[in-house]
Amino acid sequence: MTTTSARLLEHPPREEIRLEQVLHALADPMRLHVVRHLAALASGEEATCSEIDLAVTKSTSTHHFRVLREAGVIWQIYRGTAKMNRLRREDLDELFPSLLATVLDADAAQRCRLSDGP
Amino acid sequence: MTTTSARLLEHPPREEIRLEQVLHALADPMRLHVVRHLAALASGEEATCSEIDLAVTKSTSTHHFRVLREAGVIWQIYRGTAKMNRLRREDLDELFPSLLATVLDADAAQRCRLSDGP
DNA sequence: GTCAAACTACGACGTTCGTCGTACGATTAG
DNA sequence: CTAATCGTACGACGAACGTCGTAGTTTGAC
Repeated sequence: MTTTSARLLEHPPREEIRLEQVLHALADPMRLHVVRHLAALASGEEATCSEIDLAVTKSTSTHHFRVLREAGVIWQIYRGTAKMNRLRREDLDELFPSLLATVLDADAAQRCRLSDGP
Repeated sequence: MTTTSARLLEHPPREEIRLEQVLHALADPMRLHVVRHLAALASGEEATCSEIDLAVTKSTSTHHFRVLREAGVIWQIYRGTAKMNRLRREDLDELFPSLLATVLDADAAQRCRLSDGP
């Protein structure tokens, strides 16, 4: 079956997204890794939880995805046995213009700096 | 005496400032309040700890200022019995261009949104 | 039906966080 | 000197965090 399935996940509506929570969600290397991965996808593309390789157990991974979802950073839906993830780019850009891009740039700059340097 | 006094405070050098720590430092309402206050000062101006009114005890206030300093967000020096605070604007802008401004804008937008709304 | 894959729920664990209060140190004003 | 001001150090506390492991549930394939 080409299921357009079922189980629901709670997402904060746009107007309930809070800057502090977003910053907190982004202030963790694991979660920043996820966001970086999702940001690299073409607009509208999705990734499963498991294809984003975090070096932790699945329970921990689930936990981090939930933090991102509850902060309003990502959107998650079930698709068969998999759970698909997308950035909530438009909501974030509307609320906090260029915040996401700036943080991702900062992250890229830092990674570059740390790997180039000694 | 017009003392140019004494006690030293540890600050991370620019190249040791980490994005995750900066985001974590900014992901707290109290600390965001401090940063907002300092950002409103003219460049080079300073504020004491006590003139930035946090609704917490002095120990807690000290704690938050230290988190900001150790993350590399602010610069602190003793001046007599007072401790002066400045944003490390140049260091942050050099490492993470426009991050600070974007976060402050996001904060302003959110405050505006939340006070206008119901 | 059975089985495997993908993710969750729940409880545990040690750590960090935000807060407080009390006691203390440094500096300046008299 | 004394006193007042400003901030610190330390210990406490409950809450939240990041991690794990085990025992599930839901789905799709056979």
